[in-house]
Formats: sequence, structure tokens, C-alpha cells
Amino acid sequence: MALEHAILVSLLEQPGSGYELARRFERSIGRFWTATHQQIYRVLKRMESDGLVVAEEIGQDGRPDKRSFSATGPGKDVLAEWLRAPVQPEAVRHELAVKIRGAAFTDDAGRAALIGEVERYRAEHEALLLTYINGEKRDFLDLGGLDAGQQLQHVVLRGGIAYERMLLDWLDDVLRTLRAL
Amino acid sequence: MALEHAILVSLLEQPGSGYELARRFERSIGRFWTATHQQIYRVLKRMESDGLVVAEEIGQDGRPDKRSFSATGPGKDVLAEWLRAPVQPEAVRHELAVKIRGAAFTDDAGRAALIGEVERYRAEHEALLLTYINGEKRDFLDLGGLDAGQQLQHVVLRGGIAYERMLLDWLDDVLRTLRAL
DNA sequence: GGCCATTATGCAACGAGTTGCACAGCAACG
DNA sequence: CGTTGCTGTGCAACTCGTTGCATAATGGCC
Repeated sequence: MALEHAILVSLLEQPGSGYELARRFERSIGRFWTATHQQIYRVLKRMESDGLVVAEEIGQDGRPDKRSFSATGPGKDVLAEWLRAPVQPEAVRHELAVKIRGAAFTDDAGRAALIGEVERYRAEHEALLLTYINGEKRDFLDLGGLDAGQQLQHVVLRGGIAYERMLLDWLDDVLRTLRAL
Repeated sequence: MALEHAILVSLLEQPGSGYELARRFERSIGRFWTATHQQIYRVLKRMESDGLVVAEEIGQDGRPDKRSFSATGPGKDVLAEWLRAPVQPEAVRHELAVKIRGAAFTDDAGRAALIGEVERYRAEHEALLLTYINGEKRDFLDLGGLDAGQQLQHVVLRGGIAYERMLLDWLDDVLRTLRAL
């Protein structure tokens, strides 16, 4: 279970409520570790009872109270311990690769539909790459005055950018191959 | 649930027993869709009762009978339908990226341990890249006489190679960044 | 005035994936 | 001759993740 650890990292970077965490998982951290708000609330509750995080109740008129979480000392210890453990082999689930191999067993219409899907998928990832590049320009322009945390966020973002560029090149290769069949 | 579809693709490429499928998932297809033998047996059983695959009993003296599965007509139909459906957004789970961002909240010893882990991880993926490249040389040397299925397997393999190359470059970037902190 | 999106939290049920174990015989190594 | 490893199938328990729904108030749109 690494969702705990992703939450700890996110809360150390910036404390926040379950809802705020869920939004961050949609945008920033979630590019590398996805989670829905239901998962986050459930895990936060367990982490709170385990003493890894504490909540500060913030009253809001009208709306339900916001509970802003931050990582505790024991939370930091758990994270440090996890950082020392070996990286688990990843469970790769690349649906598109399976579909491409499956295209050998369908007809022309099916292959044409797949080409359309790949094009849509490509457009999505092109947009994502632009988001990354804009984020880089916005947050990491001044390479001089970055602290350790920012430098590490930047190198992870560079990874995302490299991945998206590689993916776009490969998708072009896929499209050429599918069209030539 | 796409494990069904990955199994259908694999069985269309080549019929085989549950055990054989499990080994293929370790080696070939499993680079893009992981599954353990228990999952495979369970899903195969359901697929059999749904009529997507049929088993041929092959008696073997001594050992338990082998049940060789192949995809049926309805199985092919289910696959074709799935190919036409939109690619689901992937649930990315990149543990290493989370650990790297977490490195901002640990001490020098913890960071040194992470560097060691990244180096180990890098060596693993370097070996994997070599496996891919050797597989490419072995199976796709003669680019002329490839049928559709082989061309599609090749483009997926090229994707794996591109991914591993990109990953190695990025890991070097990560190591430089961690060491410079 | 009614509808919908957003902020904010949470339960319940289901489906999928993981882990541990069991059985069974063969082949190869030392 | 015993141990280990490989082929081959499978159950049971558990954890994790997903989906659907519920509540509650605010603000904006038509």
C-alpha cells in the first residue's frame, strides 16, 4: 500500500483537507499515483487513528467544517522507512498495447476505429504535454533559487515531459504501422 | 476488466494452457498487462462458462491433464467490440516518482539509500532493455516478410524499447539531481 | 424560480488483485 | 537417495480500488 506514502508526501509539501488532497491527486501527484476522493478519505481516517496525520478542524459557516490534515512525527518516520525499502516492481497495465496487438484479429472497420482511437489518445497526451511544459515555465523558470523539494518536483516533472514526448513519437509510429497494414 | 481481452489476444496469437498463459504474461504480453496464474485460472474458468474460450483436454501420463484453451467465435466478437471502445484513462502508479518527491523530507542517509535504490532500479531496466533489443534482433530481423500480427507485435516492442531508453535517460537525470542536493 | 456545478464529507457494495497454500508427478543435481 | 525446481491446476482469505449513492450549503446561469 503506497497511497499512504503518497498522501504523506503531499501533506508534507503542503497540509490540506481530504478534498484538497483529492484535487491535488487529479493534478499534480496524481500524474504518478492516482486516487479517488473515497479512497483518500478512507485511508486518511486509518492514518489518523494510526497517528500518522493529525486534523485541525476549521469551522466554515454554511458548509461542513473543513478538516485540514498534516503529517506528524511518526508519519515522517513511516515515510522515511518506506523510502529506504526497495522499489516494488510495477504492475504495468497498458491497455493500448493490448489493443494494438489485438488489431491483428479484427477487420478493416475495426482497425479504422482503432486508428481513430489512437488519434484521440494522441491528442489527449499532446494536451497533457503542453500542460506540463506550461507548468515547468511557471514554476521552475528561475533555476537558481530552488530548494531541495522544488528541485525534486522539477526532476519528476521532467520525467513526465520525457514520457509524454516518447509516447507521442511512439504513437506516430503506431499510426504509421496501422495505416500501412 | 481487460484481463479477459489480454487473454483473448494471447490465445488468438497462440492457443495454450493456463500455465502457458501465465508464463507468457511473465515474458511477452505481461510487459503491458501483468497477471498471476491464479488470476488467469479464475478468469479462464469464467470465460469458458461464458463461451469465449474452449478447452481441449490433452492427456499426459503422470502429470495432471493439460487443458489447452483457444478463443471461440463469440470470443473474437467480444474482442472486436472491445477494440472499438475508447481506451480507458490509465491508472498510473509510479512509486519511484513518489519516493523521489519524498526524498525532500528525509536526511542524508535516507537520500543515500534512495540513490542506491535508483541505481539498482536503473540496472534492472538496463537489463530489460537488452532483453527487448535481443528479442527484436531474434524475431524481427527480416522486416520484409512480416504478417500483420508480427508487425503489430513489433511496433509494441518498439514502444517498450523507446520507454526503457527514455527511462534510463531520466534515471540518469534523477541521479545527477539527487547527488547535487 | 429551478437547475446545475462546486466545495466538502462520507457509507455500502461490488469487483479485481494479491498472498499463501495445496496437490501431483517428473527431471536433474549432488 | 534426498532435495530442489519445473510443469500444471486450483482453493480460500484478504486487501485494495471502483462505482454508486447520500448529505449539505453556496453561487451562477437561464
